[in-house]
Amino acid sequence: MIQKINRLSLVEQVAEQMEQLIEQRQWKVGEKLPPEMELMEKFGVSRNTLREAIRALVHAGLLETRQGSGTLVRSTSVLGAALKRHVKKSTMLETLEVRFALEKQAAKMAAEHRTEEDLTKLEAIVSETKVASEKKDIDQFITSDIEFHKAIVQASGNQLLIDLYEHMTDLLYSFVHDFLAMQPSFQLEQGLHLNVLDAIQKQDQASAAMYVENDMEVLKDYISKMTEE
Amino acid sequence: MIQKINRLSLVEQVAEQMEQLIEQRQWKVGEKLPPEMELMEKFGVSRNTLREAIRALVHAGLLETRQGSGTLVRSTSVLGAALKRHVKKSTMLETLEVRFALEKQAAKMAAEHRTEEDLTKLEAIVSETKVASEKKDIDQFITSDIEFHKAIVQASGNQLLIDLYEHMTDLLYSFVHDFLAMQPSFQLEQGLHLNVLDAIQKQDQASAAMYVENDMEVLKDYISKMTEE
DNA sequence: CCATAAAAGTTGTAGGATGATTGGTACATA
DNA sequence: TATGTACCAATCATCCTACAACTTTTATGG
Repeated sequence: MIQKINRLSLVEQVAEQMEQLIEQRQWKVGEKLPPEMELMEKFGVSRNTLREAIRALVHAGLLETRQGSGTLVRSTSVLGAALKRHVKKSTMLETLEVRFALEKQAAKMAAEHRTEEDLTKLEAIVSETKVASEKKDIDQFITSDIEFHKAIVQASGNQLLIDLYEHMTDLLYSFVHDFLAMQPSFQLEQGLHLNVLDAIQKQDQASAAMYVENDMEVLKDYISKMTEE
Repeated sequence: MIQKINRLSLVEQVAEQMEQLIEQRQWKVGEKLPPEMELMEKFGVSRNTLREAIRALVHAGLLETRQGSGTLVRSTSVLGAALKRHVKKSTMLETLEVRFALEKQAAKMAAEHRTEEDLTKLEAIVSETKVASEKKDIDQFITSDIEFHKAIVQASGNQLLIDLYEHMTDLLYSFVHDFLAMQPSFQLEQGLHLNVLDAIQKQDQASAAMYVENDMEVLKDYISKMTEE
């Protein structure tokens, strides 16, 4: 078997290392990187080489440079940035449809594969949501709600699915926030949570998928009502 | 109205122009770009600036540089390249699961929204597949089969869904090719096609989704059999 | 204390020099 | 002819220095 020779350029080597530092959270989002001079010495490359690596990550959406100020971490994922640019051209509805397709599949798989750990986490989030609901703490309620959906997807065990879903959710965050804040009552949402959790506990794939689908219909109606006005 | 000054860096301006040239196919995939010297003059920037722009697109997967030879266009889509790197870390099964989640949603939406044009196209592909099957032209059969699946997704009308699906399909191309080539008989596949097409014609969303799901099960079984060996 | 100016720190852009790799050409040899 | 070698030209890779532009911090004068 002939293997292709892998001769990585210095720029690519530096970029790769920086990507890892970001992914491993050693360079945290929002944090400033050391100045170019320092990085040059640390990586042992010239300014040009270093700058080309930085520029590559800037273009990919991981970093952001500010002339005169510095370079900071903007995102931890290339896929997220690529999706973001793509999603900008799409409508909210299109994005939601894809997100729900992913969540529905995830719910089915979660019902099949969920571990005790997954269940514990889901239950914790549900009770958290309940508390927030009783306290009328809207922000906390919304945060918990989003966490619940993410937890379902995480229970699917499919990492690609998880990544895509989380990135799309992040992109839709402000929209979902507004939607939930506008809900007249929290009861509906809580009902959904209990139903889905129940189906996942019982490993009932069909029901899990169905409840998620019902949720989608509610959102779709909301959107069409909103666009009519 | 005061407008925020858009001070895009030279590098970003050059990168953006090059992306457009690629997207508009003025620079075609596989083609070599003019050498750096020439591009410097055309864009009116220094070598460093030009190289940073090129490097950004190289990292994004759109270009490829070969020392001593030149720079050539490698892909037309950022999303495709980002997915590709991500998918490398995922298993085939994970990728297929996501792809099917998208296709299932697409089938439902296609059943709802399909136009006469969509139906005509689907029918044409089905008969194309039939001819290939009778002629025992495996390559043509596989091509048609993939076209059929893509056409279903296209009939959904959701551009984000279409893009994601097509990129994932491209990534899985060799796998799908091998799978189909290994199928003992073509009848099964053709049955699926007719069933799905029928459901979409009748605008029966549930059936359309169901038939797609059946297809997924067949593939899953094949994979688990393959991984056991 | 505050406003302003100066200074220092940092990224942006330019231009030049050298090294490394590739592709092609000419030529000698068997 | 076929093959291998040496050489040359084109091209990208890397490094270096210098200066411009912008931001942040510090110093200064009232």
